[in-house]
Amino acid sequence: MDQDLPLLPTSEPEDNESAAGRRFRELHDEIRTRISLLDYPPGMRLSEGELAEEFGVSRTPLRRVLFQLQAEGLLKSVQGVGTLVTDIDIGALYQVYQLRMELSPLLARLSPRAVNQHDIKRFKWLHKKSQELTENPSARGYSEVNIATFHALVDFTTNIPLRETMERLFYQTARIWLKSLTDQDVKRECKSLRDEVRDYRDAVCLGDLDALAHIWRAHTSSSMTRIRQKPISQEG
Amino acid sequence: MDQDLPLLPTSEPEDNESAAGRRFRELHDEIRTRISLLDYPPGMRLSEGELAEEFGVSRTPLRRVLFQLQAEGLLKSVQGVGTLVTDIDIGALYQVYQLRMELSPLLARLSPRAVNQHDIKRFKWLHKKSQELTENPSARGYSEVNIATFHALVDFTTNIPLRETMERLFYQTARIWLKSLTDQDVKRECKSLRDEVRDYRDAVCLGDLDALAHIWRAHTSSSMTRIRQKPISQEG
DNA sequence: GTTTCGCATGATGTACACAACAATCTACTC
DNA sequence: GAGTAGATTGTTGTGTACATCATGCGAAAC
Repeated sequence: MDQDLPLLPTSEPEDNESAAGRRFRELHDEIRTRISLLDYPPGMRLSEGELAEEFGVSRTPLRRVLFQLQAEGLLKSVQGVGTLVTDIDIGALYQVYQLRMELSPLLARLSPRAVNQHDIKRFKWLHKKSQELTENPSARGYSEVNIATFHALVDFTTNIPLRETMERLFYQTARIWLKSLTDQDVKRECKSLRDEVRDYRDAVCLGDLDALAHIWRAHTSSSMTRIRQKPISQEG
Repeated sequence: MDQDLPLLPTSEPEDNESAAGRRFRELHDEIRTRISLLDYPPGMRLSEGELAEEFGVSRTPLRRVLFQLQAEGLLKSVQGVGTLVTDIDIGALYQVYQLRMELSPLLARLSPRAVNQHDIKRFKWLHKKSQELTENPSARGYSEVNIATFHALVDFTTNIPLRETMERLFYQTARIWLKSLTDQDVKRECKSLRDEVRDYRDAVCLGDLDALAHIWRAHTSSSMTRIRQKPISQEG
């Protein structure tokens, strides 16, 4: 059953996607994942040349990817210095979370689709993964399940602008969460994520999207409160 | 008084903006304006080489601008063909409008700032412009006042992600409105815009941001209804 | 006359060389 | 020994030549 579902979903391909377009999307998703999983932590300096060599392309197409990630707020290029993974200050983080909390309930109101058997399987699988995570906690595993759960949630709306907006905002905040947690914190957060996914699973099994959306909102609010109470280190 | 206020505001510069960053922003805003005012109507084919020559740069920095506009949904590059100004189908238009209607009320709820004398002057000026427009209606003049009014509205929230999201969605739909209107339609729409701006002005003068936001929502809803009733030509 | 193949043309996509710039190390001066 | 100017190194930004692709025209075959 594990092999049936991809852990980290990526952007959806267009219908008539060119070879260049597909390569762009794959590189974009790959680097975004590395940033989100803290393989590239905030403050890390990337080199266009090294990345281009690793992926077997020249700097030109790679730079397009880095520009996109810069527009999404994940990178910042400085001439003569390098391409830096961005940090985020507490004020901006708060603003993003506020907006995410307002968008969550729209999941059930803007062009929602019906819950089907595949969704139930998907959330049961996510719950299983989060359960395994509590038995073997890790920051990386937490991020993987967290990201996969997010994609499973936004998949319920067919409103494309809403999905794209939520995705953009999610990736701006997803990685900040982890960087200053102790092992004890990670263990606690993994249990919290397990309970959160369990709530989602129960709502999905009932087919109640409105409940699902508001549970999501509640957990988003809870995350924001916990982050605000914890000091954020401002350097990477 | 006319010279005090710029008609078409652009993106805000960063604090430490490099020369390349400023050039990128200026080119982006310029081309986006041309698309919004239908100087580049949907379906028009642009040439990177010609644009680069016009702006006095090489294709390389210009392509970065075009990629950004492509990510915003305003352009689409096809190898061997050219860079095409996108159209939008009625379904996508409806989805964007639905989301915009949900976001409007957030203007008064997410980090709003107080109304000051400058705002009142600004909206009185916009009302004057829209009044003049009814006496000499034009599709281009309508767009200019419409865009300027939008920027005056989103200026009331200090929540940056909200502003950026609203701006992105606005420019995806702003140009569609005009392309299939007769002279009679344009005349009617200019009067409608004048009444709309008058409502905004009155709310601003009262300092009532919540009323302003919901009036905005009502007018957005009205626009969507009128668009849905009118068939959209699907070719440029 | 019709169809089809091939070439010319012009577009975007890619690679690479160089310019502009910042940080660091080094050698020289005081 | 401390400080400063200059060289060096490595980075991103820009320009340009070429590759790749789609389109349209035209000539040749039927």
